[in-house]
Amino acid sequence: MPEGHTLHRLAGALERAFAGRPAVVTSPQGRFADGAALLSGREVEEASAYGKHLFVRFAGERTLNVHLGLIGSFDVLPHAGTPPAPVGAVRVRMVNPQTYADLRGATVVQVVSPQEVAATIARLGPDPLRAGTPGNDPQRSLVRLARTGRSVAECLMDQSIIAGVGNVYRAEVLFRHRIDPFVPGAKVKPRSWMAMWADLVDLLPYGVAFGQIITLEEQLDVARALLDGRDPAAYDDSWGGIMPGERGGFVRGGAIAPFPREYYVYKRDGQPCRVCGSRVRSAVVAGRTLYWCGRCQRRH
DNA sequence: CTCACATGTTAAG
DNA sequence: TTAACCTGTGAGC
Repeated sequence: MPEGHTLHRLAGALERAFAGRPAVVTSPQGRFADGAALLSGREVEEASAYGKHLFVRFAGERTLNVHLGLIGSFDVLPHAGTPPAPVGAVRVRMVNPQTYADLRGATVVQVVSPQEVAATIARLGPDPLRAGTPGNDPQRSLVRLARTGRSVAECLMDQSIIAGVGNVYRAEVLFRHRIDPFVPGAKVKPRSWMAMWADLVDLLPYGVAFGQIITLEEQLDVARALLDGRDPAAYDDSWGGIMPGERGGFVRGGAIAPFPREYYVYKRDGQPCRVCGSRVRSAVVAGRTLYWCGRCQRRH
């Protein structure tokens, strides 16, 4: 389930659970034993995310860099005294007196230096979840977009152009702006691209706050009401957000109000477009399935 | 139970 | 363009 919102949410959970104290780091599965030994016992200084990269900085200039890939997961859970025995292939386990975190299935798990962290970040385009901070000016993505013949759908998935967008947000944001996915980047109106950027800046924090991708306008209305005026970007679970691992649920005052996984076009091929009723289409583009409405998203 | 497939990326051909 | 990697899930038998 990892697009950028997942990693930023995870960084927040790790930060709240582990920062400022030492953590015991192990590799129950064994494949990260050396890396774990380099980190174990050190204080966790900070957890952060850039695009789909996660960085957990430990004392002594050693940072755990994780990329979940398509199927990775990093569960952050409370324990009462002793964490349970690992289930499945747990590549990395972090433990402190209250919390344990299990990493499985990630494609990148490595201990890196501050220079390597900087180099990884330098390869990424601006991240809508870091809008307004240095290095995250959307103008930088626009410059890249404006001089490529590759389709706008490909550009949205190119992490060096814009960081954190994945296959779901791509399809959904293109639909929300009625943009033809196959239009070359250079032919996209700058205003359209900036509008998509602004939309992602608005949408992604709801993904972070609720732990799921929310793009339907009616669901966003509910999400905003549940946040009751709070800024989703300031998410922290002290107000009753869901715990990582509770995938898709929203807990408040004991009630769970999960959002059904519904989208405008993602995974809806063959079904009628929610706006115009025309059949939603799909095609494999650069190895990923793209979904769009051929009528709503004609031209741009 | 088995099997395709998944919100990702890289490297080989 | 395709295969490979890593794990969980849900559809179908």
